[in-house]
Amino acid sequence: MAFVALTQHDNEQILSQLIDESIIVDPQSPKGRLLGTAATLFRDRGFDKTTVRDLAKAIGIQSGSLFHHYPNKQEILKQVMQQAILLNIRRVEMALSLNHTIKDKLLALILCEFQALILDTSAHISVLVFEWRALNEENQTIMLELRDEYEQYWIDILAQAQQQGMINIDHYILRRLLNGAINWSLNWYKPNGDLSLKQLANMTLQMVLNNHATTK
Amino acid sequence: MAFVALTQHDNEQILSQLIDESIIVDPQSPKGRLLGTAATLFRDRGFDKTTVRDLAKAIGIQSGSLFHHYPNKQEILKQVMQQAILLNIRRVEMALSLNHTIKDKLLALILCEFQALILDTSAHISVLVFEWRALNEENQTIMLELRDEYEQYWIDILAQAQQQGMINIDHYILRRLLNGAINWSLNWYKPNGDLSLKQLANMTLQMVLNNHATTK
Amino acid sequence: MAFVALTQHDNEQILSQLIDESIIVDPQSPKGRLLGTAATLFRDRGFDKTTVRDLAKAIGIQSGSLFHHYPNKQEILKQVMQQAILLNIRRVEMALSLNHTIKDKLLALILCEFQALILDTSAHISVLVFEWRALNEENQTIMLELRDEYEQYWIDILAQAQQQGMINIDHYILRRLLNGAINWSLNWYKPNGDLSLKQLANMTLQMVLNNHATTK
Amino acid sequence: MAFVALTQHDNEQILSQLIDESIIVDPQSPKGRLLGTAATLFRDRGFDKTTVRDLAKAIGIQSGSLFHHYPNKQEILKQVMQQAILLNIRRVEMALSLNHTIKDKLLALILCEFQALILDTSAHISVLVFEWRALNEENQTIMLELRDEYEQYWIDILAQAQQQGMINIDHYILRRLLNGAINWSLNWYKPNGDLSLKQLANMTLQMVLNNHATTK
DNA sequence: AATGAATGAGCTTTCATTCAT
DNA sequence: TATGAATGAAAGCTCATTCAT
Repeated sequence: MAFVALTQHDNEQILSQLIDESIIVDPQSPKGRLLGTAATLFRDRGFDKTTVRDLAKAIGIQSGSLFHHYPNKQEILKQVMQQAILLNIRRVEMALSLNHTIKDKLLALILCEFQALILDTSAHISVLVFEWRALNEENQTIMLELRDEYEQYWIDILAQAQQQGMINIDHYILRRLLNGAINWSLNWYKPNGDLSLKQLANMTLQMVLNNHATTK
Repeated sequence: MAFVALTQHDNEQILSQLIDESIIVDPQSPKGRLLGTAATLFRDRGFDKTTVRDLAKAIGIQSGSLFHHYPNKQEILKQVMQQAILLNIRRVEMALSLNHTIKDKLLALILCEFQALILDTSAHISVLVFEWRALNEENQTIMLELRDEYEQYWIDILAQAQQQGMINIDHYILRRLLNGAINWSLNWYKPNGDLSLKQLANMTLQMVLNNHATTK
Repeated sequence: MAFVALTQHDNEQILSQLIDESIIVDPQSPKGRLLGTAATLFRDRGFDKTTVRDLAKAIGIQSGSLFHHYPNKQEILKQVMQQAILLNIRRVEMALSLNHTIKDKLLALILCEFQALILDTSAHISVLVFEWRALNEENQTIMLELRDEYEQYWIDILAQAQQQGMINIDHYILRRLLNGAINWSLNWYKPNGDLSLKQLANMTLQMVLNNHATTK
Repeated sequence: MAFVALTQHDNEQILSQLIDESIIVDPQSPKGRLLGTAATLFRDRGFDKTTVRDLAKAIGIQSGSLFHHYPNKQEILKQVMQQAILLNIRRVEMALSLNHTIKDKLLALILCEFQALILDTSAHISVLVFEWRALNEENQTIMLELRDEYEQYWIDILAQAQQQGMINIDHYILRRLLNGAINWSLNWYKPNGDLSLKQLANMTLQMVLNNHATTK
């Protein structure tokens, strides 16, 4: 039984379902477009260096109008991050359900994480990863709870992988190392280059797997 | 033949030699202390959120006086980063010279990189890693040249490791993944916890090694 | 012949008559409620610190809808003040007609002024007294004319009191002093405390009367 | 023994002594001039309607420079008020010490209060009286303590006047009425008109005195 | 009449940098 | 070198008012 990745269609379905449940805002709606634009600017210039005037201009409104949608700049940052996590939690859940061996599930997690960073939620997730310090304490706490929910999926799978002898170092440490390795791709991976995300995910998996155990 | 790590004495010798060669400024000198303080603040609060007044206050001078030492804030950032790279290049050179097998050399590189992030140059290196975007374009170019010099040591060793079958994925990609994995430790590693840097470096090495090859 | 104060019934009659004459708006009508709410907010927070959004919210409409009732915020302020003066002129007229000695008429004026500040028109009158500077010049002129009409009643009575030797200082000055003394009660008088407004009015009268003349 | 008012020379001596004691800032110093200008603007336009740009312009500096002297606009308001109270407490102390009968002491208090409102501290005191609500809660508490200190002088003298039968209404209430009567002079008194402050103070005293008792 | 998104000028405050002393 | 007052552009945010629906 081969590894199954999320299709474009899967992703669209997850998205529209979350919009229906009012868990995330429709990226096509004014608010959604605002968040998307904000995410892009925050990723490209950083949160602090993106002024509300920059953001308003990019959206095509006046700076004062921003504050009809969100009470302050910080709230926009929070929403960008929250949307990113909520969407990716769902994606991970679905990706895990589509695969059945631990190895495939692990690959699914790795690929999902790369995709989140590089594909459509790229901007949002980049902001989550690299603008964490721009969040105020209160929002960090809120966001940490959501991240824990997401991390639990990783920890579960890695724990099982360790039990089966597929990985040979502490799975908590391994998660940290992998998290860094994957996040860092933001700094170098070129989406339109020779290397596909699937290949990259496979290489990453190969890096961590205990070869002896897996070549069986 | 066992793996040899740099001793505290080695590090001191490297430092005083670089000071003698006027390549880096003495951390005990006024300018050096300024850079050290700046590095700490930049790491802890971010470059943008550190005001020159904060910096001046931490040093114990008036904000106007800063500009007798460095023409502007950006230059301070550049110097912090430059010092970090120059020192670490030397450390890597020495660490490599002390070890002779590829595996040990690789471990040396990994350990050096962790140490740079966590130990005495922690602040400087953290700034280099996480405040890259605060550098203006001109300085990014300058700094990239220095980083390339440093990266070359990694590429050389990884290439050999690949030739010897110790690693089984493309060594350029592997370097990216490792770089991310190691840098990310800034976000979670606790220096005074149960896990020593040596252990962490060993685990990281173990993660990437092709087990079959290494269990021989 | 004893002093006669306005009864609750008198006040209601005056009010309904003024509404009939279309001189003031019914406090129960939408416009009247708007003015009452505005008066309260302006008194409690000040005109400048009361936003049209605050006002709209307190009324239960959207901020944009306010401008269907009044063309701008300034006009609302003007109306609040105007209503206050118009109503109180009528009250003073009636209170004076109910009393026949100069001393009683003076007491009636004092009591009316305290009541205006403390009882049902409290908010409107407070605004008139303490938000005067928020009125634009044009409206100040209009309002001054109305105030002069009101002041004339005071001046007439005080002039007669002076002629009769009941007061022994210039009656123009005395009006100023009394006006200040009474208005200031807004800053300290507690309606539900031990001191009734009638008592306070009597004490105020006692303060200004030439005792020799009145103890006869 | 006749009533003695503070001379110009007395006032200057009090001022320079307070400056020496670092209790108030020299009105000639940059900070003092800033406060004086602020007081004037706050009085004339109100605190909220005076922008920091207005203030800076009136002083002849850039708006940003204001914040070298005081951390925010609110602090400027607080200082204006504090200076006013501290100076006037001293003046009252001296004026009381120069007079010996209760009647003269009472006249001294009245005159001092008028002078504070009308003469050199006019702007500061006006702000204290009419911009009270612009103070934040914390500063109101601080200022209330100082005002209580000042009020105590009034209460002491009025209590004695009541004991001696010079006034015939409760002295706490009388203080409130007088405070209002005097403060209100800000709204009408013209310093260069026919009426001198001494005359006004005397008239005010006459208004409150029990004539029978005092004509003896 | 009512809505509520949008406007845009204006607000207080921040901050790297300058410069006379 | 060091000081610290001053600069002035730019930041985040507010708010009375407008207007298409």
